[in-house]
Amino acid sequence: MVTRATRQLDLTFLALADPTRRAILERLAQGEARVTDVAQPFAMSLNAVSKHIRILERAGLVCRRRIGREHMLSLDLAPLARPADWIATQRAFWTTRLAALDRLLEQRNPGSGTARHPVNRSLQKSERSP
Amino acid sequence: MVTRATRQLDLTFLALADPTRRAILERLAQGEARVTDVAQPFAMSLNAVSKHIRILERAGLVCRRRIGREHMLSLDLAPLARPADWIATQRAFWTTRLAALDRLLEQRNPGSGTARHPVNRSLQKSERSP
DNA sequence: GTATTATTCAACCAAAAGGTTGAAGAATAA
DNA sequence: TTATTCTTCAACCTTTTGGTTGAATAATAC
Repeated sequence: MVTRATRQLDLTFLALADPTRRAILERLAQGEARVTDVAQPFAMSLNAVSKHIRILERAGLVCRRRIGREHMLSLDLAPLARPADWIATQRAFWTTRLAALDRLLEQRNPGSGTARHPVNRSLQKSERSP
Repeated sequence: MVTRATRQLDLTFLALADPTRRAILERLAQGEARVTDVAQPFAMSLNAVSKHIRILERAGLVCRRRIGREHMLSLDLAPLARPADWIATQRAFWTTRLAALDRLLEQRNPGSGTARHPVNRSLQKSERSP
């Protein structure tokens, strides 16, 4: 069963899995730009950037409007809602479960901080803002 | 400049860009499981699932603990913090900018709701970069 | 008109993803 | 010991990524 929603998640996550494409999105957050403008900062051919843009369009994150020979690109970050939801849901489930595990460990081994699940410790450690 | 943080974002987004791997994460949210258990629901070979697991491990989302011949897999969703942050930041910038644009349009064209954000790209032309 | 600019299309390449099968390793069961 | 179980390793295959170059297309500038 390969639903459309699933496919959309695939395409969006995949579109975000490349630094050039993320940089393009960040650039377009400042306003519309032509393909040439978007490609200018990158040390690669215009064609390569053009392909990245197509992948972003496929995910619905970038829209194109032709004005004469120029193609104006603009951002549509609405498709990010679903990946954001998926991540938030997973993290919510996970942290809930870890909290339950901690309660269980505390019950069996009261007052000792050392019995904390290692994964829980890693959570507390790496969820600080960089 | 290919920083470690950037590479980590790449690997995490890529790990999430496949329905099988997302299903594996959802399965592991219910608790530890062996490779065979994780592979059981999927209509593909055990080897294929094993490869998916390696990609999840590469992103740091899955940890492995060997007990004899069994490999117990567990979840670590801490690495999801950065992708979540990236998405949230982008969306925040974007919606802020759309709101500012709406204020501008309202100023120029008071009382008219017809030019609101998803459709107002034609008016963003004036914001072209040099 | 011709030349220049903006962009894609087409072909090619190397590397990675996503899958298969068959064998090997290592721990358990008989 | 021998057989079975759990898992990876090693090839191999096909498709997709991510990049290149060279041409084609289309609009603007001269």
